[in-house]
Amino acid sequence: MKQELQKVYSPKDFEDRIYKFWMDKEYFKAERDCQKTPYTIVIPPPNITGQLHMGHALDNTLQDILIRTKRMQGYSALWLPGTDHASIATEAKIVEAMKAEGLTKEDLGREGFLERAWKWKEQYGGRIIEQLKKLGSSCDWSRERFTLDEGCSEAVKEVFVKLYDKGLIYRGERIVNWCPHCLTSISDAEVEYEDQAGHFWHLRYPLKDGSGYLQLATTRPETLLGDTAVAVNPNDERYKHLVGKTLILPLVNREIPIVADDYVDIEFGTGVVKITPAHDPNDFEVGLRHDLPIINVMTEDAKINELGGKYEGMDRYEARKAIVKDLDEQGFLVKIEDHPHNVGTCYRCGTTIEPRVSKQWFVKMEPLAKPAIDAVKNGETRFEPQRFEKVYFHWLENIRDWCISRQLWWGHRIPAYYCADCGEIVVAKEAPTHCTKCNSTNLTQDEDTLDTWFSSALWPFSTLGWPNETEDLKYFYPTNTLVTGYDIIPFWVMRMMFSGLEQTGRVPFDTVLIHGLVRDEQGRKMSKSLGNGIDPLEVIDEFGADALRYMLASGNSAGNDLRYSEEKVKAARNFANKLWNATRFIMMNLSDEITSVELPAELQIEDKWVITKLNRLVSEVTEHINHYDLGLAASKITDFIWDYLCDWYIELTKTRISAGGQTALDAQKVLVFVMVNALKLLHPFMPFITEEIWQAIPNDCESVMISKWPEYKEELNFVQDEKEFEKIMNAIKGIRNARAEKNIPPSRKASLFIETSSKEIFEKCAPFFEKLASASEVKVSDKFDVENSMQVVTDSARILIPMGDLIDKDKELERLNKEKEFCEKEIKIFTSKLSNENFVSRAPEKVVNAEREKLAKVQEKLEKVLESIKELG
RNA sequence: GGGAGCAUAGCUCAGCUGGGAGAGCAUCUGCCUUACAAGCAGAGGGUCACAGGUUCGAGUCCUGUUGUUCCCACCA
Repeated sequence: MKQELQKVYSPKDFEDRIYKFWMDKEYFKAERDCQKTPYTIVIPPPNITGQLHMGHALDNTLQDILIRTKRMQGYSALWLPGTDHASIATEAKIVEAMKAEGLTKEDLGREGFLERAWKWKEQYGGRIIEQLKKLGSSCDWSRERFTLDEGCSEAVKEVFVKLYDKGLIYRGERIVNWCPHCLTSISDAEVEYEDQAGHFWHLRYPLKDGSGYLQLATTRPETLLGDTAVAVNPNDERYKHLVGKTLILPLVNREIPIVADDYVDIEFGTGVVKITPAHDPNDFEVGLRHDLPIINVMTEDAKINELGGKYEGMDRYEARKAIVKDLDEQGFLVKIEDHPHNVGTCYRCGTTIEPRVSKQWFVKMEPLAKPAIDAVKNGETRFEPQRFEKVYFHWLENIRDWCISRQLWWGHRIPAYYCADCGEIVVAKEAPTHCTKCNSTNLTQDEDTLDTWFSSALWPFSTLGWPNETEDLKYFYPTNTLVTGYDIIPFWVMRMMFSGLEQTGRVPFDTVLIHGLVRDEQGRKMSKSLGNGIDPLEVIDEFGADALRYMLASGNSAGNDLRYSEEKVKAARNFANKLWNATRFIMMNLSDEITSVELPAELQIEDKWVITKLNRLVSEVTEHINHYDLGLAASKITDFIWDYLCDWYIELTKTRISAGGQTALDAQKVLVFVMVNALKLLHPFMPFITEEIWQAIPNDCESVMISKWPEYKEELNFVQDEKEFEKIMNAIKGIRNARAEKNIPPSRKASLFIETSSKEIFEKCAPFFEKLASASEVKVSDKFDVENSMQVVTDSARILIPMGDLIDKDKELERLNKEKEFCEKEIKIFTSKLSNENFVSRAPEKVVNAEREKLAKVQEKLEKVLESIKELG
């Protein structure tokens, strides 16, 4: 697909076309190739409810950079994509949509609801996939998976049954985090705590024998309805005599005992705690220890139930008001204090969690956590940056059993069957026809589904065919790099780790690359409620996917948050534009003879200079990417293309190209060579523009994305020439500097008299001074005598520029004296350093030599400056 | 209450295993130099939060302090 470059860089005009080209060529498809080393990334599956946001854009840009690099480096690189059914999020969305039609889940029934949900998935589930394509993601779409597809469901059942048989999954009546809005239990990780302004209600509970009151405080007076005891610390002298006595619960008039339990902090408040086992996790534990009754006074949507007497039907906050009012009227309320406290909320809907006792399924975590901790401790899997291992360890070391059942329909239904006759629980992958204990055929499946993260936990291997020993699984598993945000470590990374180890005996990936959050320009988290989110698709539309990707990848380091700003996107776009125009320059001047990528037989010094820079860039970029320093790699590439290639080398070739002949041809060859290699290095970061350009210039492969990653070559390392040429560059810079200080416009050319000991190279490079330093003529010699001249001094040359009327001798002297002082200062620093015995003997030789070299250079310069001063004065 | 990150130019941030402080944007000056004004050539601007320490040498390593952000935690 040969493409001519348009005059103006307009990414909109080609990004979609390029993506289609890649798809048609099936470049994303990973082949199992025993000649190649596999490199695998599994995508963090976005929710089917999701729309691409900046977090996705960042996450997927990083993955795409890695996978494209590895692909070019010759790995069999698989980026396995897919989506997550997101049980709770999706179900909530569908329920909401049904509400608009006046329908409830119950109206449709389970079957009807699921039918509707699948339809919804068909309709919207692919949306985010299309958006990922806009970003340029080179996923192997032929392997796309869905957490609720047949294979993943198979894996889920397999794991559930295996863990159950091992005793690692159990069912029990426990207090769980309950969301009264989503009407389901959620896991500890799914609870978000937030500080809320609350109150302390100080109450007094009368002793049954009428001998007085016990005073206590609560933040949730409505739970009083479910109190079944009051607890004090066994060592609390104030209350020792009361332990075992009975209180009358106000309003309810239930008789409740005073129990002693270590849980109570003597120092805190009055040292008396009311115990509501059904509505507080700690109270639940106390209740278990003292065999207290559990009185659940709330419905599943957090209203007071029939056990709440006159408060029945009130929502928990209404009930709170009513109860406080009644307590006050009846003299049980002592006082109310302001009290900020930490309230658990549902991470999906933000509703305050209501702890609730119910029968749920749990995964026993301790035996699973241990190997997952060890695998990171012994380095089988490592986090990048490493500090996130602490977060990981902290979670696993303090983990509690994982509540995996959800009172939802959209998800993997729990493969447990209850016998109506004998009560036996049969857990099996396929629905059993009869009870294994009593042979009854009267079996019903558990109504609940599994936590959505239960299936995500299996993602790295379920997507490759597990539990079947597929060829893909053998070849691509374990995967290599997992890329995700630090906020997902407890939900997902940790669970993939222990699941992978338990089910496959191996860690699911060797590296976890952690990135931060994308914040808005003011540093705030992008959120729906703030409405400060930036839509990546709009950014792509305006500036191009390459600019967005480049902005996300550069100027940022692993694990740290990143601030979005349009200025940064513009800067990235400008860089793309620069590259675009550089290519246009090359193409405009490209001879038809040049159709391949090869260096000319003879290289000029400036060729060697740029090739050396490129060669060094190759090793630096490769190294940085290997270390996941993608931001560093990106800025190195920018620096090379913008500074070395565009601002210097292209300018240098202009005189040669306009001169024509062999030297012009050679320059074109070098330009093509440098550009082709720079495109390769840049391609993972800016895939579209590099491909578009690639197709327009001579190249060595039908697509840059499958071309061979450049390698450092010692024979292209012309260090000496590089140094020599930098003498010329320094002279040019010096002249520009001096002219700029005097505001001499470039149009006003001047003769240059260059005094130098490196005559040969300055003579050879004389034409460059005409183009780059506004010289009208250049003379090189050991010594000149020029009246009324500016004196530009570098370490290798003294340049005299006769500017006649523009020269003010005094000012020139002043400037030279400043230079002199500067040189002397430097000499002092270097000399003192080098005369320090300790430095010379202890610092590495390389460093010492470098210092010596610097000293020599400044000394040379100083001599020349002094000479100039002498002449002027 | 524990743990972690951050503190570098006016702003946004880089700075790998310690070897003379960097980029982009902004500011100022001069340029339409036939690839690019989304550009070119220059300039100014920093006690690298503070205080100690290790070292020949510290933005970089160690300790403490301050400020700030985040994560975790059952104080009713």
